[in-house]
Order: sequence, then C-alpha cells, then structure tokens
Amino acid sequence: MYLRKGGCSMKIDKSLMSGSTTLLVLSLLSGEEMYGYQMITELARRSNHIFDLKEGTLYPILHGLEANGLVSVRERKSEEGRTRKYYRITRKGRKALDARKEEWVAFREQVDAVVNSASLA
Amino acid sequence: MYLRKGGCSMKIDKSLMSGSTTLLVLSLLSGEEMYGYQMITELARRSNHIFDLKEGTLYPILHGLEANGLVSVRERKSEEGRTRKYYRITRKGRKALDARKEEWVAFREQVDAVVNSASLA
DNA sequence: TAGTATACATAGATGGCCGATGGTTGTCAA
DNA sequence: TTGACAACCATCGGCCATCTATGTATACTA
Repeated sequence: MYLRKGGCSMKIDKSLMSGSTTLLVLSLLSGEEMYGYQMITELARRSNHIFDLKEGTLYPILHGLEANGLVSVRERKSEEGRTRKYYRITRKGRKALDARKEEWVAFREQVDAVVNSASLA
Repeated sequence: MYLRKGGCSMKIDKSLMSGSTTLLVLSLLSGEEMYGYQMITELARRSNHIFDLKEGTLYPILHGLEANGLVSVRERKSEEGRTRKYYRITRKGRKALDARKEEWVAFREQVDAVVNSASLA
C-alpha cells in the first residue's frame, strides 16, 4: 500500500474501530460502486485520515458481504485498461446498512450519555 | 448475575463495544468511587440498557486499570455490613480519560462524516 | 434453612482486525 | 527496454477484547 499520508496524526485505538467497519464500507458503497483499493483511499479521505483501513481487513470483509448477498461484484475494465473488481450494494445490503446505521446512532448516543452524565456529577 | 431486564430490546453488535469499555468505566468513576457490580448496573441504567457489561469483561478490565495506575482500590464495609472493593479514579486515570474522550469524539465525528457523505451522494 | 440477589473472580472459546507476505499488472523514468 | 514503483487483489497467523460458563462466598428473606 502506498497511501499518501495526510496531515492528521491522531491515532485512534484500533479496537474502537471494531464493528464499525462494515457500516463504513456499506456507507461508501451506498453512493456508488467501488473497487477495494478505492474504498481504502476514499475512506481515508472522507474521514480526514482517521480511518486507515488495511487490505488485510477489507478484503475478507468484502468477501463476507458478498457471501451474505449484501454486495454484488463484477469485473470491469476501466478506461486505462486496468481490470478491477467493482462492488455494488444490493437491496439486501441497503437494508443491512439501515440497520447498522440505527445501531450506530443508538450506540453513539448512549456512549455520549454515559460520558456526559459522569462529567456532570 | 441477576440484573433486571429493562424495556429496551435493541441489540448492539457486541463488536461495536470494543474499545469503548475503558472509556465508559473511567467515565463512571470520574463522578464517584464505585464497586464493580455497581458499575454494571449503573452503566446499564445510564445507557438505557444498551450496555449490558458482563462481569467476565469488567473485572479483568478493572484489574488492568489498577495495574496501570489509572484506578486505585480500597475495601470498604458498607452500612449493610457487606465488604466491597471500591475503585477510585487516579490523577493518571483522569488524564487517560481525557485522552480517551478526545479519541472518542474524533472517532464519532469521522464515522458520521463518512456515513453522511455517502447518503448525500 | 433454602433460595435469591449481591459481589468478586478466572479460564476457555470466539471473532474482528492487523501485520506480514505474495502475486499480477500498469506506468514512468533512466 | 527495463527496472522500480504504484495500483490492486488476496490469504494466513496471531493478537486482543469480549463473552460464556463456571466457581466461590456472603447477606437478605421467605
């Protein structure tokens, strides 16, 4: 991997990432079809380089999503002649995404609730 | 464990929890000293029962925090005669909490950024 | 005095993510 | 034209956080 290093140097504990990866990947795909490497660079860009997804993380996830019918794959030759695997979110995938979003919102709100309730005491 | 079951039935993917547990525990302790079992019930209460921390999760974490000097412990006999282990956050623990909070805010904001940027496209 | 809730503790299994590694193809400068 | 580098896909072993299951002891209460 040769991702350009952005200016942001804040490191997020890896374990915080756990569980949100699928949400992020499906979110990316909900806008347009993308290929793996592109998701990594796009995710880094959109998150101000907070998320530096590893290939060893992404590809198994994509295969899992495909196995569960949440994304579909097709090989496409780009204008430059390079053949890539493009992933597209399915209807089932959009449902799963909605569910994940709800989960995320609930999780986020309750973490904040605990953190804030404590700082008030 | 015999925690009362609350009305909320939404289940959060366990893996989302990863990494936030220490933040939550330290947040609880930042308000007052508490004992283990109390943290579990308090966390459930303050999070509308979204977080149902298990004893098998909490106690190893507390021991780790103590080993790292982020919390201190003392045995105290409550009025009812029961002896409990009360955990108190240390100065070092407060610093760690501040760092964790910053991490959490950055993480939260960037997840939202990705999720929202996709839904706009 | 039996049952239930409180309270602390640990070992083993599970599952997600990462580091390491390897391969192929396209590009560009020397 | 060739060699280095970038783009791109892929897998495996291991780590680490959490859960499940289990064990223990004490206090309250019916």
